[in-house]
Amino acid sequence: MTELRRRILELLWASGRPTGAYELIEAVTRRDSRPVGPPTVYRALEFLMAQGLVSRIESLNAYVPCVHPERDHDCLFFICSRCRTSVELEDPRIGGLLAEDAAVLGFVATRRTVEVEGMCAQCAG
Amino acid sequence: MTELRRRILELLWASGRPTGAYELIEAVTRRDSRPVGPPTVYRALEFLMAQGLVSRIESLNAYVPCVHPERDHDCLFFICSRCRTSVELEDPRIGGLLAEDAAVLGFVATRRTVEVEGMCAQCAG
DNA sequence: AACGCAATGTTATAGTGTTGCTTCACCCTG
DNA sequence: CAGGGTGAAGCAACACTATAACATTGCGTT
Repeated sequence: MTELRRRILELLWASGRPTGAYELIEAVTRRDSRPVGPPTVYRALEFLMAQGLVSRIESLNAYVPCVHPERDHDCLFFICSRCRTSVELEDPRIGGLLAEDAAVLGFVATRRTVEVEGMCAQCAG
Repeated sequence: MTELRRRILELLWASGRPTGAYELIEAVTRRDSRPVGPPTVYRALEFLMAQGLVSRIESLNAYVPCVHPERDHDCLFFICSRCRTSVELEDPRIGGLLAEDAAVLGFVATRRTVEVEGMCAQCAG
């Protein structure tokens, strides 16, 4: 864990919502008062994802800090299209069903993406 | 359903695997011998998705024809990272669990993305 | 000091998607 | 048939997201 990687992880936590790579580039550049290029940030994100510290939300092209880095993450995201926040949940039953379906197909799974878009309780009022 | 939209749907079926928007642009341009711009294709895809005839695979930025346009699609994709094909499955139990989790959060869901990446039976041998 | 290695910097470019506006074809109505 | 309305498609430019290829830095080891 290097300075840059830690900084990016902090920025993700501070943001409080899924954050795009270019937003992070801007934020690091601003905060450290030095220009940072896309590859630098993408590499840091790749590292953080490999460690399970960060997840990518495919449907937003954005990144979020992972709530439970310790466990192998079966994460499941609920994304509010109004306030742009996301909530991460763990529901092992879903992983179970997906594994079952995969087995029927003879499919060997390596990665799962489960994202639900809608309105959070706050925004739905 | 217009000529262009039908053509794009045909191309998706003919392709047999998730296909990027720019691949479709090329394919239409080649097949019809006239240049087609990105907005034209993206609009057609948007229409086809609204009809449930096409789904977008978020983790690939690619599009596939939907297997069962009639039903409200709870689709679930198994994507082979070796041969680049995808299989669409319907498993209402997953929708059920997601609905249950959403209810706990007070979340009102509008769209679901469930994608599993790995190796298909053929490729896993 | 010289080397090796991992991380980061730099520049350019590829890939994906959107905005804003124009033009076309068709249908409807008067 | 003229005029006008509508939805689709054409077009140019641009915004956003991501990667390739190569150079540099910094640090630990020999």
